[in-house]
Amino acid sequence: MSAAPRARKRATITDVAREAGVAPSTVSRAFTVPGRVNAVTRQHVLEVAERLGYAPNAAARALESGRTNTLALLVPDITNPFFAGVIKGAERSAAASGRTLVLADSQESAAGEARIVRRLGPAVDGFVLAASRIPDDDLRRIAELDAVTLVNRAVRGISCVVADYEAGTRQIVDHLASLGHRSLLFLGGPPESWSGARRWAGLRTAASERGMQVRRFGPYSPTLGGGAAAADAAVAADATAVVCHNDMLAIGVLRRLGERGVAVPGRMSVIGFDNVFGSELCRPSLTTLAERPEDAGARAIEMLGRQAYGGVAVADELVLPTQLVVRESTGAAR
Amino acid sequence: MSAAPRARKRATITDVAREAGVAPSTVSRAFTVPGRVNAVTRQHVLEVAERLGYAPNAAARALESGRTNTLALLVPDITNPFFAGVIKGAERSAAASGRTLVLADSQESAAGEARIVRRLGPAVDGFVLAASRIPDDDLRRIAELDAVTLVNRAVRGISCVVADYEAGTRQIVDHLASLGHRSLLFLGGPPESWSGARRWAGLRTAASERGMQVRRFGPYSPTLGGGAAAADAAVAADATAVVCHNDMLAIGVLRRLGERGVAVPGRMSVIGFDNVFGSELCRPSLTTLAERPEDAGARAIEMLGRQAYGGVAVADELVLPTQLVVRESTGAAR
DNA sequence: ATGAAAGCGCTAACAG
DNA sequence: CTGTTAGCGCTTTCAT
Repeated sequence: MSAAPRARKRATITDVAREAGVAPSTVSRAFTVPGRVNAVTRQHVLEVAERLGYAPNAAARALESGRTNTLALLVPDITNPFFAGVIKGAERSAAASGRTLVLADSQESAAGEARIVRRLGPAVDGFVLAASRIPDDDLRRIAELDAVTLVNRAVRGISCVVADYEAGTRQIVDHLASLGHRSLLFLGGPPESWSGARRWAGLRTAASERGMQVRRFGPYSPTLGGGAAAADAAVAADATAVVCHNDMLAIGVLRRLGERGVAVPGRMSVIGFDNVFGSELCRPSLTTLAERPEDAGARAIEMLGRQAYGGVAVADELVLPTQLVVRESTGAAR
Repeated sequence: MSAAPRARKRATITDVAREAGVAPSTVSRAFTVPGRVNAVTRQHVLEVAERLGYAPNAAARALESGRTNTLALLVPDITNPFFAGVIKGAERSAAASGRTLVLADSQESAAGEARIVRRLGPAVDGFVLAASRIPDDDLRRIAELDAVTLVNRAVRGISCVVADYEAGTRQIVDHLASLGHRSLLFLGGPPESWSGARRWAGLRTAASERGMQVRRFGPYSPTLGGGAAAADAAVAADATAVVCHNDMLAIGVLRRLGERGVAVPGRMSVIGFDNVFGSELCRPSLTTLAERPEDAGARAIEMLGRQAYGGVAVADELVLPTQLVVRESTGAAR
């Protein structure tokens, strides 16, 4: 019936010290600098600590050192399987180095993202910002105060992990060209999306090198639901090959095309980006440019850790290879 | 060229106080108990704080109050789309109440889970344990020290959010019976899985009520990869209807069956649990029992918050409805 | 309404 | 090798 159900008091370093008959600092050292304490004493301290169920209080440690041993990961949308992969990689990497990972969803909003960064700033040692929507200048300001690593976004002076869209889009264009396509239509996603811009830029360049026509429609919502409008527009434009901003949109397009009786790839070829779970499940299965979300997440955390803990100040850029996965949704031009 | 790239020093409450010409305690009050400080003073303090980019240091606050305003979510596997939904719901709910969410992946290991709980204990105000693998007794011990809410696991004395497997499995059995099936084969997942046990128990009960035969094979890995062995066993047993531990396994089964030329649902009907993204994409699309992962995550965080902050000590159990989604993978018995 | 001072748990000098 | 002391940023009595 107690009105204050707060957890039972946890054992502190002082409790352990008293119980073990040593000074608190000795307990502290037993945990953090084993070399500077008598082996026997240390053993005894550890046993007492174990018996009392002692675990160091991270907040207190953080207050002293200014380090929380915690890293934050911000994604625009947790639901998107691509970011789920990034999260997994980041979590694994953080856990491997004994760091805690805080996760936040900015809900595709630059303002929300900035708010979260501000709020979490003092509580974490750095941020991995995936597909950040924050403008370049604001990002630089943030990077002055906190360690930051970007994923699929590049800003001069800030570390980042990006997919090799240049090579990837070239692969896409080559693939379509080899199938006899003379033009392609890009169905774009959110205008603020850096990766969307890179994808489009890459396609333009590669296409122009091959004398292929390109057009761009959109923006469409990068979700299953966005596919209907995109597909209708593509049909109206009589496109023979469409490249979609991402797989979710592409799968939505495929679905709409199916409903409308448009043969894929017979009448129209469809390509996506991301190779999410589901792209190999849909019918026809989707040709797509695979990235490495887990790698990206893991490497970003590593780079961030080096910045936050390792004393390395250089802003390096890591380019991750992409891979074209050809499935059923692409075929010879009509 | 500096070897210590540590972030620029952040403004503290003392900085704000000095700059605003008031005492630190006044600044503190301006933020936490607005009523007890002069409106003009408060306004001034807030302006100065804003100008200095001040944000309260969560660690310091936590040290004083014993509360970190942080909640932890543990899942067995981030990659599983079901848990991705739980994560999303939890994140949204935590953010809505101004709480920080820490995410950890226990990698399907009870020991790993326990280790994480121990490590994070002092740093968070409570745990949401999704599909926990930790034994009942250990769970109770943890719940004595920390606020805990379980998802898809029930232990007397601990709050939980569970799916209504009793009704759900009855729906499954009714559906199969209405199609003329006289028996069903359950392809089981991990033996430690509580939800797996509930699913199997529900199927048994419902089937016996309807005079339907049930068998159980397994355990199989609850992943796409686990599907091959499971499918082969089902074929060898000449089953007419199989119910799989979850959708990932079911989709794997579907794929294997497709490779082996076994008609679905002509020769064999297949049912899954979870209704993950992908279950409507595969061919044939999958009949499955839908849960509400996002709801579960969100409600679990709410219940946990009530425990950790609200002074409510009762261990309540929330049962979330399930819904049978009938698609192409089930049909009349041969 | 506001200031001064103590203390949360821990680590890091500094002594001894 | 180990104990003592101070202080991290903040909240919270207790005065004023």
